[in-house]
Amino acid sequence: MSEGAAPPATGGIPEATIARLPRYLQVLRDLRGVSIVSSHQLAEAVGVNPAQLRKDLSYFGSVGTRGVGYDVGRLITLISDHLVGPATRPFLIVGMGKLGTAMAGFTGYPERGFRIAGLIDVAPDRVGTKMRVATTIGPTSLVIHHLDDLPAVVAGTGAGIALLCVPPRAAQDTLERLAAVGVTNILSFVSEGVHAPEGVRLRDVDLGRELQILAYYQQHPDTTTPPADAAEGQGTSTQKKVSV
Amino acid sequence: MSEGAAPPATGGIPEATIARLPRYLQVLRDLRGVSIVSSHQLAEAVGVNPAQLRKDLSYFGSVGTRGVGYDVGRLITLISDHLVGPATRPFLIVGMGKLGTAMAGFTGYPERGFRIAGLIDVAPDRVGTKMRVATTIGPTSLVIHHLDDLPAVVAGTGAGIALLCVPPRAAQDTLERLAAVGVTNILSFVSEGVHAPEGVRLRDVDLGRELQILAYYQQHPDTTTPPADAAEGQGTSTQKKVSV
DNA sequence: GAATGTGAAGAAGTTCACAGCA
DNA sequence: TGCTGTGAACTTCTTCACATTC
Repeated sequence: MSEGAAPPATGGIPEATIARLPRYLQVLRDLRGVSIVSSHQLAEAVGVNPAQLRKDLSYFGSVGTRGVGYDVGRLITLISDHLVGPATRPFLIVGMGKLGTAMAGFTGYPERGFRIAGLIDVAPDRVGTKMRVATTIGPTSLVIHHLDDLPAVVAGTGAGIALLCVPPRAAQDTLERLAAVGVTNILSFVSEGVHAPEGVRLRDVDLGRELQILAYYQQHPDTTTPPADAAEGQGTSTQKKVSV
Repeated sequence: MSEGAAPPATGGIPEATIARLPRYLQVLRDLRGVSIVSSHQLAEAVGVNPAQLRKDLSYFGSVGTRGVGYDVGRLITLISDHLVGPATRPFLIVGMGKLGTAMAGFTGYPERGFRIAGLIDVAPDRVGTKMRVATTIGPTSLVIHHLDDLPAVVAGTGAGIALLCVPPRAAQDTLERLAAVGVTNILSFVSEGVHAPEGVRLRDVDLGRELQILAYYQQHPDTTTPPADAAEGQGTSTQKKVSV
């Protein structure tokens, strides 16, 4: 907001920049072996303008070396710390149907700074079952817990994030139960009208939405078709507008 | 670039508007029973500013009635036609592992204007297998075809869109084979560095990226936390910048 | 009276272009 | 010389405010 000088370091990073940081991080990780990159090289690999990249990084302060470039390792630490923090962050997967199971099978969490801390379901034939998941130190087995045990699971793991993979009709209720025990950061794959309780930060990924956007550009190929990528959502949000 | 005036009606719908249309459509569909809505009601349900909504809809021309509101049914048709077209759009699912299977199990496609036209894999124990999927007229069985049969499958179905659900190492090759037979609109769930061949429109959904953005706002709760939603990507794109 | 459609103001984000430092 | 860091221009998106129409 207009107030004064450039956002120095902490706090004032623009939303658009935040949304790009994960991509920078990913490309940087693929750069293992290289120790210094220039903004041009990195920007090229990510697919953004070099000036954009430099401006984005400048919100962290003066992190590069003029005439040289950026230290890859340092950037990784810097961005990673700002996004997820220095430690691995625990999260839950709620709803162990096909989608939840697929999510549990993803092996990229440790590298991204996350770890599956608990699997939750309500179906009697699933609860109690074990499932192999990837961790920093290799595969482990996790038991599927009942939704009723949520308080204990959260208390035991400190998870504040959950992937919501339940069927649409169970979504709202599950969301509220999660919120009640302090799991207030939700990545939902339930596309239907879910409303975030007060205090909950809900991001949602909707397959149908993605397909529709893709279809639009398929239909209208001329229209300055932009380098569009993954969804841009807005969804039901917690943050109230500060009046009008 | 830069050429000229305001986008009049046809063709020139801003990118930001396109990204919101699927959400409007979804809320409108949930409104079954209501026949007229005002911009305030609709905007409230979607979580945007009423003026925003009116401006977005105005790109279609004068589609509401002053003093009254918008006709729900008409809006649904209008938006739906602009996004996916009047007919149901066929697409493929490539890679029938856990994720691909979960995608095949999603029942929301018909309602969103899509239909699964083919399932593809390479594993001998999967190819030939049948799988039940939802269609407009109820569940059907589809056989999983081999990637080598792609030309025939595409020729037979007319699919121009694919969900890419293969393991990372197979991604680039699969992408190129899809491109070669004219499937140039790809929604990828493979997060690792995939480069879109010339002419391919690649959107990608990355779980790790979503989690990292969520984690950021978890860590920095003050920072004007915005009503952020689903991913905003940019990824490897086809569209070349018109020089520099 | 009520709600749309829209020009114009304002905010946010992107890109340029160059000063400054290694 | 080379590449970062950044003010300033520019573009895009959002919101306001009001004339217009039902």
